[in-house]
Amino acid sequence: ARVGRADTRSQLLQVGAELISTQGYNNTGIKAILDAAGVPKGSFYYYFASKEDFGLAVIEHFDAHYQDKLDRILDDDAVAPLERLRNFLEAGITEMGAGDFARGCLMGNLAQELAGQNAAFRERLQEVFSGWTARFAECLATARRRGDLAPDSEPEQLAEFLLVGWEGAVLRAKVTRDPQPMQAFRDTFFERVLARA
Amino acid sequence: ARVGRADTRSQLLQVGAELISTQGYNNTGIKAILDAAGVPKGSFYYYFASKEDFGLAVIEHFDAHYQDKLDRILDDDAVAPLERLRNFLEAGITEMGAGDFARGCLMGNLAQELAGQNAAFRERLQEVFSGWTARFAECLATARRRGDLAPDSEPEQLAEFLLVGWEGAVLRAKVTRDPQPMQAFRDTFFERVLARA
DNA sequence: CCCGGCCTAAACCGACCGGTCTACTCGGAT
DNA sequence: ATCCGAGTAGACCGGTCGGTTTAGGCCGGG
Repeated sequence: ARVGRADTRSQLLQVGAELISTQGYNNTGIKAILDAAGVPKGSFYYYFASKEDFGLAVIEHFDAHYQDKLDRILDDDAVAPLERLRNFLEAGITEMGAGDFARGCLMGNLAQELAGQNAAFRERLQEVFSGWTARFAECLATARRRGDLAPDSEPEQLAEFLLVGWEGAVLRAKVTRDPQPMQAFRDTFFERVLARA
Repeated sequence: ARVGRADTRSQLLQVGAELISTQGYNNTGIKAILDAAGVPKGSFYYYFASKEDFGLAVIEHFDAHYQDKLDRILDDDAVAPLERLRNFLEAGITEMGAGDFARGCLMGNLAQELAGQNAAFRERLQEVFSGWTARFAECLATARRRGDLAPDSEPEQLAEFLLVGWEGAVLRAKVTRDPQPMQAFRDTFFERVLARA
Protein backbone atom coordinates (compact mmCIF):
# COMPACT_ATOMS: atom_id res chain seq x y z
CA ALA A 1 0.00 0.00 0.00
CA ARG A 2 2.83 2.35 0.84
CA VAL A 3 4.10 1.92 -2.68
CA GLY A 4 0.67 2.54 -4.16
CA ARG A 5 0.39 5.70 -2.13
CA ALA A 6 3.75 7.03 -3.17
CA ASP A 7 2.49 6.49 -6.70
CA THR A 8 -0.46 8.77 -6.03
CA ARG A 9 1.94 11.60 -5.34
CA SER A 10 4.02 11.11 -8.44
CA GLN A 11 0.90 10.52 -10.51
CA LEU A 12 -0.36 13.92 -9.43
CA LEU A 13 2.98 15.41 -10.41
CA GLN A 14 2.88 13.68 -13.77
CA VAL A 15 -0.68 14.72 -14.59
CA GLY A 16 0.01 18.21 -13.26
CA ALA A 17 3.05 18.56 -15.51
CA GLU A 18 0.97 17.61 -18.55
CA LEU A 19 -1.89 19.95 -17.77
CA ILE A 20 0.38 22.85 -16.88
CA SER A 21 2.45 22.42 -20.02
CA THR A 22 -0.69 22.62 -22.17
CA GLN A 23 -2.87 25.07 -20.24
CA GLY A 24 -0.39 27.01 -18.14
CA TYR A 25 -0.06 27.17 -14.37
CA ASN A 26 -2.63 29.82 -13.51
CA ASN A 27 -5.18 28.36 -15.86
CA THR A 28 -4.92 24.86 -14.40
CA GLY A 29 -7.08 24.36 -11.32
CA ILE A 30 -6.31 21.80 -8.68
CA LYS A 31 -9.66 20.19 -9.31
CA ALA A 32 -8.76 19.60 -12.96
CA ILE A 33 -5.58 17.81 -11.91
CA LEU A 34 -7.48 15.76 -9.37
CA ASP A 35 -10.18 14.79 -11.86
CA ALA A 36 -7.65 13.81 -14.50
CA ALA A 37 -5.78 11.69 -11.98
CA GLY A 38 -8.90 10.22 -10.37
CA VAL A 39 -7.79 11.36 -6.94
CA PRO A 40 -9.90 13.13 -4.30
CA LYS A 41 -9.04 16.54 -2.96
CA GLY A 42 -8.07 15.38 0.50
CA SER A 43 -5.13 13.50 -0.97
CA PHE A 44 -3.79 16.58 -2.72
CA TYR A 45 -3.47 18.55 0.49
CA TYR A 46 -2.07 15.54 2.23
CA TYR A 47 0.88 15.46 -0.16
CA PHE A 48 1.24 19.18 -0.89
CA ALA A 49 0.89 22.18 1.38
CA SER A 50 -0.47 24.45 -1.36
CA LYS A 51 -0.68 24.91 -5.09
CA GLU A 52 2.65 26.73 -5.00
CA ASP A 53 4.26 23.85 -3.12
CA PHE A 54 2.82 21.51 -5.75
CA GLY A 55 4.17 23.64 -8.59
CA LEU A 56 7.66 23.59 -7.11
CA ALA A 57 7.40 19.82 -6.74
CA VAL A 58 6.40 19.57 -10.40
CA ILE A 59 9.61 21.40 -11.31
CA GLU A 60 11.63 19.01 -9.16
CA HIS A 61 9.92 15.99 -10.69
CA PHE A 62 10.31 17.24 -14.25
CA ASP A 63 13.94 18.22 -13.82
CA ALA A 64 14.84 14.82 -12.39
CA HIS A 65 13.34 13.05 -15.42
CA TYR A 66 14.87 15.54 -17.81
CA GLN A 67 18.32 14.91 -16.40
CA ASP A 68 17.89 11.28 -17.42
CA LYS A 69 17.07 12.36 -20.94
CA LEU A 70 20.10 14.64 -21.06
CA ASP A 71 22.29 11.82 -19.78
CA ARG A 72 21.05 9.51 -22.49
CA ILE A 73 21.55 11.98 -25.34
CA LEU A 74 24.43 14.24 -24.29
CA ASP A 75 26.65 11.58 -22.72
CA ASP A 76 26.31 9.14 -25.61
CA ASP A 77 29.99 8.37 -26.26
CA ALA A 78 29.14 6.54 -29.47
CA VAL A 79 28.20 9.86 -31.06
CA ALA A 80 30.37 12.93 -31.75
CA PRO A 81 29.61 15.72 -29.25
CA LEU A 82 28.14 18.16 -31.75
CA GLU A 83 25.96 15.37 -33.13
CA ARG A 84 24.71 14.74 -29.61
CA LEU A 85 23.57 18.34 -29.43
CA ARG A 86 21.88 17.92 -32.76
CA ASN A 87 20.15 14.79 -31.48
CA PHE A 88 18.92 16.75 -28.49
CA LEU A 89 17.35 19.40 -30.70
CA GLU A 90 15.89 16.71 -32.94
CA ALA A 91 14.28 15.03 -29.94
CA GLY A 92 12.77 18.35 -28.95
CA ILE A 93 11.25 18.82 -32.40
CA THR A 94 9.78 15.33 -32.26
CA GLU A 95 8.28 15.97 -28.82
CA MET A 96 6.77 19.25 -29.92
CA GLY A 97 5.22 17.51 -32.90
CA ALA A 98 3.79 14.81 -30.64
CA GLY A 99 1.94 17.54 -28.75
CA ASP A 100 0.75 19.20 -31.99
CA PHE A 101 3.01 22.17 -31.22
CA ALA A 102 0.61 23.31 -28.53
CA ARG A 103 2.46 22.22 -25.42
CA GLY A 104 5.84 23.95 -25.31
CA CYS A 105 8.52 23.66 -22.68
CA LEU A 106 7.12 23.23 -19.16
CA MET A 107 9.97 25.18 -17.60
CA GLY A 108 9.56 27.92 -20.18
CA ASN A 109 5.84 28.14 -19.44
CA LEU A 110 6.42 28.42 -15.71
CA ALA A 111 9.17 30.98 -16.21
CA GLN A 112 6.97 33.16 -18.38
CA GLU A 113 4.02 33.03 -16.01
CA LEU A 114 5.70 33.06 -12.62
CA ALA A 115 9.33 34.20 -12.73
CA GLY A 116 8.34 37.84 -12.64
CA GLN A 117 6.03 37.47 -9.67
CA ASN A 118 7.17 34.61 -7.47
CA ALA A 119 10.68 34.45 -6.03
CA ALA A 120 10.57 30.77 -5.08
CA PHE A 121 9.69 29.72 -8.63
CA ARG A 122 12.20 32.11 -10.11
CA GLU A 123 15.07 30.77 -8.03
CA ARG A 124 14.23 27.16 -8.71
CA LEU A 125 13.88 27.78 -12.45
CA GLN A 126 17.17 29.61 -12.44
CA GLU A 127 18.84 26.48 -11.07
CA VAL A 128 17.19 24.28 -13.68
CA PHE A 129 18.20 26.49 -16.60
CA SER A 130 21.72 26.83 -15.24
CA GLY A 131 21.92 23.07 -15.00
CA TRP A 132 20.87 22.66 -18.61
CA THR A 133 23.36 25.19 -19.94
CA ALA A 134 26.09 23.48 -17.91
CA ARG A 135 25.27 20.25 -19.72
CA PHE A 136 25.35 21.98 -23.10
CA ALA A 137 28.63 23.68 -22.20
CA GLU A 138 30.14 20.36 -21.20
CA CYS A 139 29.25 18.92 -24.60
CA LEU A 140 30.61 21.97 -26.41
CA ALA A 141 33.85 21.86 -24.41
CA THR A 142 34.33 18.25 -25.44
CA ALA A 143 33.78 19.24 -29.06
CA ARG A 144 36.35 22.00 -28.76
CA ARG A 145 38.86 19.60 -27.25
CA ARG A 146 38.38 17.30 -30.25
CA GLY A 147 38.93 20.20 -32.64
CA ASP A 148 35.30 20.26 -33.83
CA LEU A 149 35.06 23.83 -32.57
CA ALA A 150 37.52 26.71 -32.89
CA PRO A 151 39.92 26.95 -29.92
CA ASP A 152 38.71 30.46 -29.13
CA SER A 153 35.09 29.31 -28.77
CA GLU A 154 33.56 29.86 -25.37
CA PRO A 155 31.40 26.85 -24.42
CA GLU A 156 29.46 28.60 -21.66
CA GLN A 157 28.58 31.54 -23.86
CA LEU A 158 27.53 29.28 -26.71
CA ALA A 159 25.54 27.10 -24.32
CA GLU A 160 23.58 30.08 -23.00
CA PHE A 161 22.97 31.20 -26.55
CA LEU A 162 21.65 27.77 -27.40
CA LEU A 163 19.30 27.60 -24.41
CA VAL A 164 17.91 31.06 -25.00
CA GLY A 165 17.45 30.58 -28.72
CA TRP A 166 15.89 27.18 -28.29
CA GLU A 167 13.33 28.39 -25.77
CA GLY A 168 12.44 31.16 -28.17
CA ALA A 169 12.13 28.71 -31.05
CA VAL A 170 9.75 26.55 -29.01
CA LEU A 171 7.63 29.59 -28.22
CA ARG A 172 7.59 30.59 -31.87
CA ALA A 173 6.59 27.08 -32.91
CA LYS A 174 3.57 27.29 -30.60
CA VAL A 175 2.43 30.24 -32.67
CA THR A 176 3.15 28.84 -36.13
CA ARG A 177 1.94 25.37 -35.17
CA ASP A 178 4.70 23.75 -37.20
CA PRO A 179 8.32 22.65 -36.72
CA GLN A 180 9.75 25.28 -39.06
CA PRO A 181 11.01 27.76 -36.41
CA MET A 182 12.76 25.00 -34.52
CA GLN A 183 14.32 23.54 -37.64
CA ALA A 184 15.42 26.96 -38.83
CA PHE A 185 16.98 27.76 -35.49
CA ARG A 186 18.81 24.43 -35.43
CA ASP A 187 20.20 24.97 -38.93
CA THR A 188 21.26 28.56 -38.39
CA PHE A 189 22.79 27.70 -35.04
CA PHE A 190 24.96 24.95 -36.48
CA GLU A 191 25.79 26.66 -39.75
CA ARG A 192 26.38 30.21 -38.62
CA VAL A 193 27.16 30.03 -34.89
CA LEU A 194 29.08 26.82 -34.47
CA ALA A 195 30.68 26.73 -37.94
CA ARG A 196 34.21 27.79 -37.16
CA ALA A 197 36.64 24.87 -37.28
CA ALA B 1 -17.57 64.01 -23.89
CA ARG B 2 -17.21 61.81 -26.96
CA VAL B 3 -13.47 62.27 -26.79
CA GLY B 4 -13.31 61.57 -23.08
CA ARG B 5 -15.21 58.36 -23.65
CA ALA B 6 -12.96 57.13 -26.38
CA ASP B 7 -10.16 57.68 -23.91
CA THR B 8 -11.80 55.31 -21.46
CA ARG B 9 -11.47 52.54 -23.99
CA SER B 10 -7.81 53.14 -24.73
CA GLN B 11 -7.09 53.66 -21.07
CA LEU B 12 -8.49 50.21 -20.38
CA LEU B 13 -6.27 48.83 -23.13
CA GLN B 14 -3.25 50.62 -21.73
CA VAL B 15 -3.81 49.46 -18.16
CA GLY B 16 -4.69 45.98 -19.38
CA ALA B 17 -1.45 45.76 -21.35
CA GLU B 18 0.55 46.69 -18.27
CA LEU B 19 -1.18 44.26 -15.96
CA ILE B 20 -1.08 41.41 -18.46
CA SER B 21 2.60 41.95 -19.18
CA THR B 22 3.41 41.69 -15.47
CA GLN B 23 0.86 39.16 -14.23
CA GLY B 24 -0.09 37.25 -17.35
CA TYR B 25 -3.46 37.04 -19.09
CA ASN B 26 -5.14 34.30 -17.10
CA ASN B 27 -3.96 35.73 -13.82
CA THR B 28 -5.31 39.21 -14.54
CA GLY B 29 -8.99 39.59 -13.69
CA ILE B 30 -11.22 42.13 -15.35
CA LYS B 31 -11.96 43.64 -11.97
CA ALA B 32 -8.25 44.31 -11.41
CA ILE B 33 -8.05 46.18 -14.70
CA LEU B 34 -11.18 48.15 -13.87
CA ASP B 35 -9.93 49.08 -10.39
CA ALA B 36 -6.54 50.17 -11.72
CA ALA B 37 -8.22 52.31 -14.35
CA GLY B 38 -10.92 53.64 -12.03
CA VAL B 39 -13.63 52.48 -14.39
CA PRO B 40 -16.82 50.61 -13.46
CA LYS B 41 -17.69 47.24 -14.84
CA GLY B 42 -20.53 48.43 -17.01
CA SER B 43 -18.10 50.37 -19.16
CA PHE B 44 -15.93 47.33 -19.79
CA TYR B 45 -18.73 45.36 -21.35
CA TYR B 46 -19.87 48.38 -23.23
CA TYR B 47 -16.54 48.58 -25.07
CA PHE B 48 -15.64 44.89 -25.22
CA ALA B 49 -17.78 41.83 -25.81
CA SER B 50 -15.71 39.55 -23.58
CA LYS B 51 -12.33 39.13 -21.98
CA GLU B 52 -11.10 37.41 -25.14
CA ASP B 53 -12.31 40.31 -27.26
CA PHE B 54 -10.49 42.64 -24.90
CA GLY B 55 -7.32 40.59 -25.10
CA LEU B 56 -7.35 40.72 -28.89
CA ALA B 57 -7.91 44.49 -28.72
CA VAL B 58 -4.90 44.76 -26.41
CA ILE B 59 -2.80 43.03 -29.08
CA GLU B 60 -4.09 45.44 -31.69
CA HIS B 61 -3.40 48.44 -29.49
CA PHE B 62 0.07 47.27 -28.55
CA ASP B 63 1.05 46.37 -32.09
CA ALA B 64 -0.01 49.76 -33.39
CA HIS B 65 2.19 51.53 -30.84
CA TYR B 66 5.04 49.13 -31.42
CA GLN B 67 5.00 49.83 -35.13
CA ASP B 68 5.69 53.47 -34.27
CA LYS B 69 8.67 52.43 -32.21
CA LEU B 70 9.98 50.22 -35.00
CA ASP B 71 9.54 53.09 -37.45
CA ARG B 72 11.53 55.40 -35.25
CA ILE B 73 14.41 52.99 -34.69
CA LEU B 74 14.58 50.81 -37.79
CA ASP B 75 13.90 53.49 -40.38
CA ASP B 76 16.38 55.97 -38.93
CA ASP B 77 18.34 56.82 -42.06
CA ALA B 78 20.93 58.71 -40.05
CA VAL B 79 22.15 55.39 -38.65
CA ALA B 80 23.68 52.39 -40.44
CA PRO B 81 21.16 49.54 -40.73
CA LEU B 82 23.00 47.10 -38.48
CA GLU B 83 23.38 49.86 -35.90
CA ARG B 84 19.64 50.40 -36.05
CA LEU B 85 19.14 46.76 -35.13
CA ARG B 86 21.59 47.20 -32.29
CA ASN B 87 19.66 50.26 -31.13
CA PHE B 88 16.49 48.20 -31.16
CA LEU B 89 18.02 45.56 -28.92
CA GLU B 90 19.46 48.24 -26.67
CA ALA B 91 16.03 49.82 -26.28
CA GLY B 92 14.65 46.44 -25.31
CA ILE B 93 17.29 45.99 -22.61
CA THR B 94 16.51 49.44 -21.24
CA GLU B 95 12.78 48.71 -21.16
CA MET B 96 13.32 45.41 -19.42
CA GLY B 97 15.44 47.17 -16.81
CA ALA B 98 12.75 49.78 -16.29
CA GLY B 99 10.37 46.96 -15.34
CA ASP B 100 12.95 45.32 -13.04
CA PHE B 101 13.16 42.42 -15.51
CA ALA B 102 9.81 41.16 -14.31
CA ARG B 103 7.59 42.24 -17.17
CA GLY B 104 8.81 40.60 -20.35
CA CYS B 105 7.37 40.91 -23.83
CA LEU B 106 3.58 41.25 -23.86
CA MET B 107 3.26 39.35 -27.14
CA GLY B 108 5.58 36.65 -25.82
CA ASN B 109 3.49 36.32 -22.66
CA LEU B 110 0.26 35.99 -24.61
CA ALA B 111 1.84 33.52 -27.02
CA GLN B 112 3.10 31.32 -24.21
CA GLU B 113 -0.22 31.32 -22.37
CA LEU B 114 -2.73 31.27 -25.19
CA ALA B 115 -1.23 30.24 -28.55
CA GLY B 116 -1.59 26.57 -27.74
CA GLN B 117 -5.22 26.82 -26.72
CA ASN B 118 -6.91 29.69 -28.53
CA ALA B 119 -6.93 29.92 -32.33
CA ALA B 120 -7.96 33.59 -32.50
CA PHE B 121 -5.04 34.67 -30.33
CA ARG B 122 -2.64 32.38 -32.14
CA GLU B 123 -3.54 33.74 -35.55
CA ARG B 124 -3.32 37.35 -34.45
CA LEU B 125 0.02 36.77 -32.73
CA GLN B 126 1.31 35.03 -35.81
CA GLU B 127 0.58 38.17 -37.83
CA VAL B 128 2.31 40.36 -35.26
CA PHE B 129 5.45 38.25 -35.16
CA SER B 130 5.54 37.96 -38.93
CA GLY B 131 5.29 41.73 -39.15
CA TRP B 132 8.22 42.19 -36.82
CA THR B 133 10.44 39.74 -38.66
CA ALA B 134 9.55 41.49 -41.91
CA ARG B 135 10.84 44.73 -40.41
CA PHE B 136 14.05 43.07 -39.25
CA ALA B 137 14.50 41.43 -42.64
CA GLU B 138 14.05 44.77 -44.36
CA CYS B 139 16.81 46.25 -42.24
CA LEU B 140 19.09 43.28 -42.85
CA ALA B 141 18.46 43.43 -46.60
CA THR B 142 19.50 47.08 -46.59
CA ALA B 143 22.66 46.14 -44.72
CA ARG B 144 23.45 43.45 -47.27
CA ARG B 145 22.91 45.89 -50.13
CA ARG B 146 25.42 48.22 -48.49
CA GLY B 147 27.91 45.41 -48.14
CA ASP B 148 27.67 45.26 -44.34
CA LEU B 149 26.53 41.67 -44.65
CA ALA B 150 27.86 38.87 -46.84
CA PRO B 151 26.02 38.63 -50.20
CA ASP B 152 24.94 35.07 -49.45
CA SER B 153 23.18 36.12 -46.23
CA GLU B 154 19.46 35.45 -46.10
CA PRO B 155 17.67 38.38 -44.44
CA GLU B 156 14.44 36.52 -43.71
CA GLN B 157 16.23 33.61 -42.13
CA LEU B 158 18.41 35.89 -40.02
CA ALA B 159 15.38 37.97 -39.05
CA GLU B 160 13.50 34.92 -37.78
CA PHE B 161 16.61 33.83 -35.90
CA LEU B 162 16.80 37.25 -34.29
CA LEU B 163 13.15 37.31 -33.25
CA VAL B 164 13.26 33.82 -31.81
CA GLY B 165 16.53 34.36 -29.96
CA TRP B 166 15.45 37.70 -28.63
CA GLU B 167 12.17 36.37 -27.23
CA GLY B 168 14.16 33.62 -25.56
CA ALA B 169 16.62 36.13 -24.14
CA VAL B 170 13.79 38.18 -22.66
CA LEU B 171 12.34 35.07 -21.06
CA ARG B 172 15.74 34.13 -19.67
CA ALA B 173 16.22 37.64 -18.27
CA LYS B 174 12.97 37.31 -16.35
CA VAL B 175 14.54 34.36 -14.56
CA THR B 176 17.98 35.84 -13.92
CA ARG B 177 16.54 39.27 -13.09
CA ASP B 178 19.40 40.99 -14.85
CA PRO B 179 20.28 42.17 -18.38
CA GLN B 180 23.06 39.64 -18.86
CA PRO B 181 21.14 37.13 -21.07
CA MET B 182 19.97 39.90 -23.36
CA GLN B 183 23.42 41.47 -23.59
CA ALA B 184 25.02 38.10 -24.22
CA PHE B 185 22.55 37.28 -26.95
CA ARG B 186 23.08 40.65 -28.60
CA ASP B 187 26.85 40.23 -28.58
CA THR B 188 26.86 36.67 -29.84
CA PHE B 189 24.30 37.49 -32.49
CA PHE B 190 26.37 40.33 -33.90
CA GLU B 191 29.75 38.71 -33.49
CA ARG B 192 29.01 35.17 -34.53
CA VAL B 193 25.84 35.26 -36.61
CA LEU B 194 26.09 38.51 -38.54
CA ALA B 195 29.89 38.73 -38.70
CA ARG B 196 30.65 37.53 -42.21
CA ALA B 197 31.38 40.43 -44.52
C1' DC C 1 -8.39 -7.95 18.59
C1' DC C 2 -7.93 -3.51 18.64
C1' DC C 3 -5.38 0.49 18.42
C1' DG C 4 -3.14 4.36 15.84
C1' DG C 5 -1.47 6.44 11.93
C1' DC C 6 -1.42 6.76 6.79
C1' DC C 7 -4.18 7.96 3.37
C1' DT C 8 -8.68 8.48 0.99
C1' DA C 9 -13.02 10.70 0.48
C1' DA C 10 -15.83 14.52 -0.22
C1' DA C 11 -18.68 18.12 1.77
C1' DC C 12 -17.87 22.63 2.66
C1' DC C 13 -15.84 27.59 2.97
C1' DG C 14 -15.24 32.49 1.60
C1' DA C 15 -13.31 34.81 -2.21
C1' DC C 16 -13.25 35.79 -6.71
C1' DC C 17 -14.08 34.68 -11.59
C1' DG C 18 -16.25 36.27 -16.22
C1' DG C 19 -20.44 37.98 -17.49
C1' DT C 20 -25.42 40.13 -17.18
C1' DC C 21 -28.67 43.43 -16.04
C1' DT C 22 -31.08 47.52 -14.79
C1' DA C 23 -31.01 52.17 -13.26
C1' DC C 24 -29.09 56.30 -14.05
C1' DT C 25 -26.53 60.69 -15.85
C1' DC C 26 -25.95 63.93 -19.21
C1' DG C 27 -25.01 66.47 -23.54
C1' DG C 28 -26.79 67.58 -28.06
C1' DA C 29 -30.40 67.64 -31.56
C1' DT C 30 -35.03 68.95 -32.25
C1' DA D 1 -38.78 71.77 -22.99
C1' DT D 2 -38.06 67.29 -24.33
C1' DC D 3 -36.24 63.26 -25.64
C1' DC D 4 -32.78 60.00 -27.02
C1' DG D 5 -28.77 57.50 -27.09
C1' DA D 6 -23.92 57.19 -25.45
C1' DG D 7 -21.81 55.93 -21.66
C1' DT D 8 -21.48 55.28 -16.34
C1' DA D 9 -22.44 52.94 -12.17
C1' DG D 10 -22.54 48.90 -9.56
C1' DA D 11 -25.57 45.18 -7.72
C1' DC D 12 -26.05 40.71 -8.95
C1' DC D 13 -25.54 35.83 -11.14
C1' DG D 14 -23.88 30.93 -11.33
C1' DG D 15 -19.76 28.77 -11.25
C1' DT D 16 -15.06 27.85 -9.96
C1' DC D 17 -11.07 29.06 -7.43
C1' DG D 18 -7.54 27.57 -3.64
C1' DG D 19 -7.93 25.79 0.69
C1' DT D 20 -10.04 23.52 5.20
C1' DT D 21 -12.38 20.24 7.76
C1' DT D 22 -14.41 16.07 9.30
C1' DA D 23 -15.14 11.24 8.77
C1' DG D 24 -13.78 6.84 7.77
C1' DG D 25 -11.38 2.83 5.42
C1' DC D 26 -7.24 0.21 5.42
C1' DC D 27 -3.40 -2.06 7.49
C1' DG D 28 0.64 -3.23 10.38
C1' DG D 29 2.25 -3.81 15.28
C1' DG D 30 1.12 -4.87 20.02
